[in-house]
Amino acid sequence: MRNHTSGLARDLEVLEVLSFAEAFTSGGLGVNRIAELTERDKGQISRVLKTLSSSGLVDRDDKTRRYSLGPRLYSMAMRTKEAHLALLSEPRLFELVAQTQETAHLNVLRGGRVLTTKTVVAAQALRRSGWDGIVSAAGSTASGRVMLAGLSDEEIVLWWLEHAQDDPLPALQTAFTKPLEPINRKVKRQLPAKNLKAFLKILQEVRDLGYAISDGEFQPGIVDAAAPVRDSSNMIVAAISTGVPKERIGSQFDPLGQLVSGAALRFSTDLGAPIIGPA
Amino acid sequence: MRNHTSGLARDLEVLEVLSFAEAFTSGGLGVNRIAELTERDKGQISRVLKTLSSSGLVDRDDKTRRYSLGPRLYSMAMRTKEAHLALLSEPRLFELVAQTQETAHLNVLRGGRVLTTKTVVAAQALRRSGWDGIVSAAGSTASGRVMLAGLSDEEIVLWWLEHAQDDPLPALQTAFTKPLEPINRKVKRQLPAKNLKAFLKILQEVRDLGYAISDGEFQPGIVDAAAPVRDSSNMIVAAISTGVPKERIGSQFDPLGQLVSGAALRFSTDLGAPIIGPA
DNA sequence: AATTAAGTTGTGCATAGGTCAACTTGTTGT
DNA sequence: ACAACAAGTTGACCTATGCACAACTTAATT
Repeated sequence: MRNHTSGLARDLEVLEVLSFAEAFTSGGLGVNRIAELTERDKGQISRVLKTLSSSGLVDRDDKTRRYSLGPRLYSMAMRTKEAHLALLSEPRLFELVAQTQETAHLNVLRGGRVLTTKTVVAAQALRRSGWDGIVSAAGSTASGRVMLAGLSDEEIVLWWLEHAQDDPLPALQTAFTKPLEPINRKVKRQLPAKNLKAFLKILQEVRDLGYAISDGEFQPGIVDAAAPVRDSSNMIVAAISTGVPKERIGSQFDPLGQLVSGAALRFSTDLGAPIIGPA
Repeated sequence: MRNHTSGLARDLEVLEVLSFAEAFTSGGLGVNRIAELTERDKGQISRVLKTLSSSGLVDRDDKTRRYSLGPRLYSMAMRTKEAHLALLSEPRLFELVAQTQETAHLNVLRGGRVLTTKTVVAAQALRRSGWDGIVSAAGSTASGRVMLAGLSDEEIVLWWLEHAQDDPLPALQTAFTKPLEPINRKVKRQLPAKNLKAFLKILQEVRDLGYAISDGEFQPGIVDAAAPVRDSSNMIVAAISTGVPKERIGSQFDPLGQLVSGAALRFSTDLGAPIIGPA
């Protein structure tokens, strides 16, 4: 059998490139640059961009002739499950922020990665642009572990086989080089666990606790706590997490874990989860 | 010249279909249904969906074999200009909601349409799922008019020629029939204005006022007020709007207009707009 | 104004995708 | 439980589509 949709796959790389570019450049990219990054002919890229922008998925600045991600993307994204959850989570995240005075997140597990869908920053924190839309390796974050802990051991084994070897972050970033390199390297060092057995043991501990703690794993000096969010069918659909500077809580993890668990539990009941507590 | 990217364009229709489906169905669509809606071969659709889901743009439920919009879409969308603006606007929208006790929106103008990027619902209002990501015909909303009023008359003429005949909403929706039909028809009745001259006159009034009012045009019984948001180069990049039930304010539009203008002005200075006021 | 770079359009040729059908897997009803 | 049917995936032939390369057009820089 031949490929049959490699054309589409190639064209979608254009979106990938623009997605990364958005983080490191401003004003978008030109046809030539995109052609370089995707290793394709500039003529063809010109045409591809024309169709993509006529569909609104990319935005063309007629003055500078540069392209960036388009508004249609936004309007589609707001219809995804992720967006729906993010919207509903707002009040509970605000509550949590009020309690901890720290920034709180809603995360979902997608494949081998954790996607942050909603961030509520603490008032005191200098207004930073948030982590929304950022992906991280699942095994090395508290959120990832707490969501995986909700699966049965057999499912975890399947997950491990499929995703443990995933790149922590997509590779394309190297093209945008220096500004990102250090972050990338940092994440790469943090493998979920040496091996499957150790990983299962860690997840069992998480199950017993009801929340997961990550001591400086994701950002150095920051302790993350995460608890699972369940929907009406009692499936884990997301995790609420919050990060606190190490010096503020020392090794007193439990109070933080309880706060996060409480927020996650309230949000779960919002979603209609059975109130029996962790299954 | 031949087409050269009609394949891509056709494949993107799959995303369009899923985007609409998201609003009217739950659990996504199957291969056959998508093939019907796009009038393509089911085999081909099967393959297209495989590539789309391997890129994360669509999500496949392995149990039901149904497809819906995927998480990658969300993570890309959070990097768009629209998302950035939406994030920054939050505090100002909250302020406005506190003042009016009504739901407030941030909207941007994209082509002939207005896209709602951020909604903050009033606490008293029963928690509804918001309008984020919804598009509307630009000429018939207060937000659309206030953003167009920021253009020069020549630019408005160009806009009119290009977009006045746009369908108020994309056509695909007919496939999802009944639940949507009435809304669609309602919007269609509301043409921006009979002709260009009348439209220019309306926009001149908006300029003089500094804000735009829409009396029941968008939703019957709701008065919308909108004011322009400018960025550091003094360009209009968005509009803040709020809708109030007619019976609450009668025809006393001005206080509402002033509140919305105030919020928009504060947000504009957040963005670094010159403080000279409307240009 | 001249030079160079960036973007768009044209065309022959090979390949990716359309068509149609066989096959596989899942669902429903008796 | 099995048959009957529907939904989804894979296969193969053939042509329309997109690629490569180049000519051309438009914008930026000196």
